[in-house]
Amino acid sequence: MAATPPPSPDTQPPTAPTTAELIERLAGSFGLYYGDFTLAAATAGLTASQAKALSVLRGSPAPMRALATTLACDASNITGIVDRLEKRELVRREPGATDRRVKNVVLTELGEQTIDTVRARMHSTLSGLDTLDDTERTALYALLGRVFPRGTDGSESTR
Amino acid sequence: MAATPPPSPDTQPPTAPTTAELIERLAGSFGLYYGDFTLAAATAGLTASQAKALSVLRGSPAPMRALATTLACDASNITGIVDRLEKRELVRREPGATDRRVKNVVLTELGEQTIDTVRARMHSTLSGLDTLDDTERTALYALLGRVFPRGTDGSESTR
DNA sequence: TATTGTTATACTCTATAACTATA
DNA sequence: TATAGTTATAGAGTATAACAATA
Repeated sequence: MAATPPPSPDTQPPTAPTTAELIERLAGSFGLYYGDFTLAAATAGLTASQAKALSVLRGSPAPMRALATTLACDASNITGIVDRLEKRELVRREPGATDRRVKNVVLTELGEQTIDTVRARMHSTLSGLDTLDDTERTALYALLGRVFPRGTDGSESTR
Repeated sequence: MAATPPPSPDTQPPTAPTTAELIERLAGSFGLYYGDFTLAAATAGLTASQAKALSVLRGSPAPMRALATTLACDASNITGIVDRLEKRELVRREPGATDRRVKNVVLTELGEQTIDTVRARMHSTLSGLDTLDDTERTALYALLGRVFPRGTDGSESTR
């Protein structure tokens, strides 16, 4: 596909899109993003959930509980997800410093390399972002913030 | 484009966001969207996949095969998904007109009502969209088209 | 031969409930 | 009592492989 000459092969309404049209486009975009992410993860032998977990941990280690909150799933699921990641040496369970009930999940070297690979692939897949100028970047960033006025980083997404 | 006073509680970089920051925001937004959609579907007693299938069929009936392509999953999965929807009277399997191997999946009245309920809920959840003016709507629509220059409606997203 | 839909199988994700060991 | 993590369980999604009916 070309860089992005004829701007877009998209169905661009002659007038401003309606809310319904915007929702449809959001749904389509999200479907594509999810497919891209799933594929990028699969390339590294990971499921989407596993890649998401590693991505969260890339920021900093976290207790099982916090991981469940961030991933917006029940705590019981984390056990299995971390089990599988640990079996592959991508993460380690470390004892909590003060509270002995807590187990901190930490990325291993391999885990860091692996998630970085996934991110790199996403970066190249979303190459369209590199064609945006500063004004467009700022606009997209702000508009998404308007439409999803929550953590955006996933923090409060847990519902 | 300062049409965005300080209403947003967002972390807005003083300069244009980098590609990495944009990807992070996209990931966060998509996570929120997915959570919203899953919740909206659950309210109607549906899983996200089931709701997505109904949403596709809301446009028009489709053969099992086409449904698999649109939902970007293996054909064998559709059997189970449609089985469960059919058991709840949300869809019907109708024999293909010409090719007797084909089975067209059609929404029932109840199926239409159900998916419309989910859509209505999404519409109210994404109320932020209603606060966008025409310029912003057009910009968001076009920018997403730039970043996800494919079907956007899911058509080519498959694979 | 190729395609449509199905079945069988296996794995992962998901939530619920009950359990343990801490606090 | 309350919390962190685990286990057991069940349902759903997913892919692979093999199959019957049809093209």
